[in-house]
Amino acid sequence: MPELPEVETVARDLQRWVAGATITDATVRWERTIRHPQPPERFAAEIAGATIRRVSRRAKTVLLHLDDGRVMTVALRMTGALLVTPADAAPDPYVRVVFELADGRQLRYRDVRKFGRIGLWPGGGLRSVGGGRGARSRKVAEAGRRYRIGEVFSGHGPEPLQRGFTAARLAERLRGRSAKLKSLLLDQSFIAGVGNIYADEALWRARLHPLRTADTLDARDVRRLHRAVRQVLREGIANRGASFSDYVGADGEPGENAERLAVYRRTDQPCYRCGRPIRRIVVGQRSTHYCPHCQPEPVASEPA
DNA sequence: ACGCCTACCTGCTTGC
DNA sequence: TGCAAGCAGGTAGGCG
Repeated sequence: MPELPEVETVARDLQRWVAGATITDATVRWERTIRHPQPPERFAAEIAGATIRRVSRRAKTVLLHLDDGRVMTVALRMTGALLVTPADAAPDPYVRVVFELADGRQLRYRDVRKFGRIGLWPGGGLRSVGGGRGARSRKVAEAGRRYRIGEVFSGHGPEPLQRGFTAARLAERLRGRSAKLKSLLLDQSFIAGVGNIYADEALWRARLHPLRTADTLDARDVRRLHRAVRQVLREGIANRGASFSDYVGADGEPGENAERLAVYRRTDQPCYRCGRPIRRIVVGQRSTHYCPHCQPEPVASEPA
C-alpha cells in the first residue's frame, strides 16, 4: 500500500505526536507481525520502558529511534497503518500490535492483510543508514555484518529525494540494464520507495512507455525520468499521500493525492495532456497505466 | 540479471 | 440475491 510519500507522511506525523513518548507496554495480537530477529513472545518485554526519541523513514519503512539507541522498524507493506489514538478509542479487530504510551494514548499498528512487519534492532547499526551519503553503502554493509540490519536495508537502492540522487547517478544505474522501466522503478534495489502508483505517474510525466527498456533511453529521457520521479514523490508528500482502500496518515485521515493522479486507476478516462483514453496493461504481474499517445510504444531501433 | 511463479492475508468489486 | 473469481498500493524466496 503505502509508498514513499505515504510512509513519509506517517513518519512526519509520528515525529510530531509521539517523539518523546514512553512506551509502557505492548500487546502483540498477531505474532507474525513481529519479524526476526526479535522473538514475538519477548517483544513486549523488550520494548517496554523505551522512549521514542525520533521518527524517520528509509525506503518504505518507518524508523522509530529509541532513546537507548535501538531502532524499531515498521514496514507497512500493503495495508499497514500506524495510528495514535486516545486510550478509550473504539476497539478495532485489525489492530495487530498495541503500544501503550505513558501519557495514556495508544500507538496502534493496524494491518488488514497482515503483510507488514515490525522489527526491533540493536543500537548503532542504523545510524549510518538514515542520512549519510558517499561512503554510505560500505557503512551499511558493515552494519549488516555486525547487526544483521543488512537484512532490512542493505539491499535497497538510493533514496530518490536525497541530494545525492542526481540525473547522472540515475543514468549510471540505468547503464547496461535491459529491464523494462516499469519493473526497474518497482525494484527496491534500484531505487528505494517507488511503488506501483508513483511508477506509473512518473513514467507518464516523463512521457516514457512502461515497456521501454533502460538501455533505450538517451540522456534527455533520463533527465526527464529523474525529474519526474522526484516531482511525483514530492507532490505526493505535499498532499499527504494518495489514499485508496486502506492508507491513512497517523491521524487516521486519508491523503489527498489520489484525486491528483494522472494515470493510476484512470483506465479509459481521458489523458490530462492529450485527451485520449488511458490504457491499462499488466507488466511484471502489476497493473500498469499509461497514455498510448503521450508515451509511445517502444520500437526496436531507439537511440542507445 | 531477469522474468516468472508462489506465498503471505483479507476484503471489496465485478460478473454471471 | 448469491456466489465465485478477480483484484488490491509490497516483498521474499525459488526456479530456469
